[in-house]
Amino acid sequence: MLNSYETEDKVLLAVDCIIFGFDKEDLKILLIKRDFEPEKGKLSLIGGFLKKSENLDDAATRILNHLTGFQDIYMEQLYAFSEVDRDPVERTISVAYYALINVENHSEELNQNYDAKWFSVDNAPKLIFDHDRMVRRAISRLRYRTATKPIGFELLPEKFTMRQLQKLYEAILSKKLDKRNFISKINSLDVLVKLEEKDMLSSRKGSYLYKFDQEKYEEKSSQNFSLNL
Amino acid sequence: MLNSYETEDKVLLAVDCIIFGFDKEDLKILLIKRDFEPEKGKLSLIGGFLKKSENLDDAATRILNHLTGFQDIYMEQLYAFSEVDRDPVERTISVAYYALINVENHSEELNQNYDAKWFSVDNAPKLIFDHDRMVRRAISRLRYRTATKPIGFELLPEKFTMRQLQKLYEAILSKKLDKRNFISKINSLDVLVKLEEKDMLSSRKGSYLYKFDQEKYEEKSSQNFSLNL
DNA sequence: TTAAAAAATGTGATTTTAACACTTATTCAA
DNA sequence: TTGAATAAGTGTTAAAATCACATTTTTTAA
Repeated sequence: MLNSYETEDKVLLAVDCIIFGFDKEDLKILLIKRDFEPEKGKLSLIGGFLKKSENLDDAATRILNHLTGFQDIYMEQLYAFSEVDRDPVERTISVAYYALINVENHSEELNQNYDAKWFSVDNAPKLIFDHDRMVRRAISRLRYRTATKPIGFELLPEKFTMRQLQKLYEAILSKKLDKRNFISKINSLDVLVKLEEKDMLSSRKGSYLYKFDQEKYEEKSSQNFSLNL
Repeated sequence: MLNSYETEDKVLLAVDCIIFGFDKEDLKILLIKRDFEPEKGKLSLIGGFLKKSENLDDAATRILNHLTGFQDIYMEQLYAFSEVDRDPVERTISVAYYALINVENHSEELNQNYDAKWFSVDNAPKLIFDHDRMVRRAISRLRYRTATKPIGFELLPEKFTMRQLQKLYEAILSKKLDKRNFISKINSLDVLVKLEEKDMLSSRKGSYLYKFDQEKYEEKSSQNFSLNL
């Protein structure tokens, strides 16, 4: 180990955010059209640079808020991407974060100064630099997370139907799930509250709305439960 | 997003390595006595700084090799630690890596220029900075890895007994496992080859040695299997 | 009134997991 | 040479979890 810090290289540290949303049908990511060179006009994750006065979590929160207006968002550090030539302008290491938000609650507050749009994960366009790799890794982490945390809480509106929850999990896992088995597995987690209220939009019969029980959710969440769908 | 790189802060990017070893009984980590200020004389992970000309994986490999002499080692990026005051000297972000090596094969080649010693994970001493957090996170990742990759390959000598493999998993997971159930679960993975040869050191009767089948190991490894012990 | 659409609901077969104890092979010592 | 000691090796069974699967219900719009 070298014992002098002075002689060491310093680098730019970027933070890029994979922002997942769910619109009752598809899993989406929020992308912006890059408005400066290089790769101006191409699509990219939202990102920014770490300041000396903040840690990475704070930087990710700040960047997300600045470009979208979103606040109080679930974020998790994903991975540090560091290929030497990943950014053609300057040696930059990027620490990727992913965020989970619910599209409906946040679509009005989306900061229109930046040309951000939702894209379906399944047919997302090509992104700049190594951002595609970041997205792929984020999806894979998100799949893993479904088994350890009640992710739906972050991606769904406050009240939702069982079918919506199931569609969310199907979108994340890219596979069809059995309705009855899904319901019983979810119920066995014991984090949902069934409401009296029905959602009449989806069918003639209407379907019961559910919400997460905050307290139970947090309890389960900290215990790192295991959910196999 | 700002469109000029020049005005952004640059930082030192450290790489710290949690080096796991297994000596047939305990899970260990390799620590060094830090030979410069601050915290001189205290124990720390081995570490170094990223150079502009290399990516993080390469830096981790270089640092591991430089301080220990080890080569061809399994390493995996863990997490970026970035608290503003984590290093009192200079704003430094550290990307932690963990490595798996087998103590026997590598104990002679251990570079004696650096005062590196093995410590049992269970009663490890207090480390400098946030290195304890790093170790805790590494253990947790390692536990998760046992369910997705045949980790033993990296930590055990070429030939080993079933009991040694079981002890390794017990050490990683911090729990006793049932002998018979363990064997049948491991066998169902179909990555081991039973040899004619016996290890006569551990008992009067002697126990059969096994080795990993490299080809099957790699096949399984890429498929991300699931092993519940 | 009835046709249509999605919601709600339970069971049984199969697979996986978990708990459990005795016999075998060998060496060392009496 | 005999037997005491040591760890290795080996199957079964009960319980739990998982998976596959089809019919009835409720409502509205035609």
